[in-house]
Amino acid sequence: MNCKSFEIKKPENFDISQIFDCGQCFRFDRVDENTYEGVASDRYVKITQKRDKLVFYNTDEKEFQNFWADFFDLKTDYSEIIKSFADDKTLSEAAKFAGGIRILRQEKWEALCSFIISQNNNIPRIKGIINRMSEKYGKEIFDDGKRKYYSFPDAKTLYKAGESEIFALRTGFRAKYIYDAARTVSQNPRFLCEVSKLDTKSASEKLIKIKGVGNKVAACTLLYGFARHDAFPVDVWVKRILEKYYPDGATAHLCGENAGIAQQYLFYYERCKNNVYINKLPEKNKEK
DNA sequence: GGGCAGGTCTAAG
DNA sequence: CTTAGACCTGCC
Repeated sequence: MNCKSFEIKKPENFDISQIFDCGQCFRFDRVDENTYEGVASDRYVKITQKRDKLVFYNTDEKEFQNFWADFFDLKTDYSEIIKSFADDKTLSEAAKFAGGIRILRQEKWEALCSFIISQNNNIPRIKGIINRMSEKYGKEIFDDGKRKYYSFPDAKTLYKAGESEIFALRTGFRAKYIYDAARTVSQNPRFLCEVSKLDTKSASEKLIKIKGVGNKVAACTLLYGFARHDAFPVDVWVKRILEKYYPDGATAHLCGENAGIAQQYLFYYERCKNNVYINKLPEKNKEK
């Protein structure tokens, strides 16, 4: 690999494994304990977290400032947000545990499409589908000598490919949903831009008009694709958390401007307690 | 082998 | 408005 790299002092509230093990992103893989690699937009990066610094490989200062700093949401002060949760005991404890999470600023279309794929599905298969989809319909953007990396395909390409081709990627019953989303977005190139101008509730209602998009997928799309930190995805885990820790109803934080961040803390906290990890190290490291 | 996976649609009360 | 079933597939 070429040796272009850039490093920064490790930001507060930044933990690479929490960021990629909280289920918000399907395009990064763990290559060792503190290193992840993957693709965002049309860029490949590999990141190693050390004790007090972060090293970004295959990028330089200019691209870091113009792209990755924003992708990792480095301009948001998460410690202020965590402080604001102080009056909620469960949430504060979760934040103590998961406070290294940052809400990635992913591409809008990619987030929409990915979370449609995620419904009633498991992480390894979601990643497999997205990989096949990108290899076939995305652009090759990087080759490290071992493997080629592809961008996420745009909506128009998938729409042109057609529903049966989307099904052929082994997307199952989601093929028609992905196709409807691709049709909606490519027939109106301003669709996602229009969504971004609406308040979160109206934006959600607009997204839900797409077949296969319900409350959960819409909220994930808005949280991860539109940086709507007030979007609050409710899945089976969050439902359980709400019943267990908030039997008398959610606190204001879970409806407020940072509800989505609160959700991520609670989600990660509860899943770790139940020993559910997303990005396991490759098998070979254990066997030999 | 069968249950289950960060849901949503559809059909029926 | 609420609630079962069904749904592709392939991991665990």
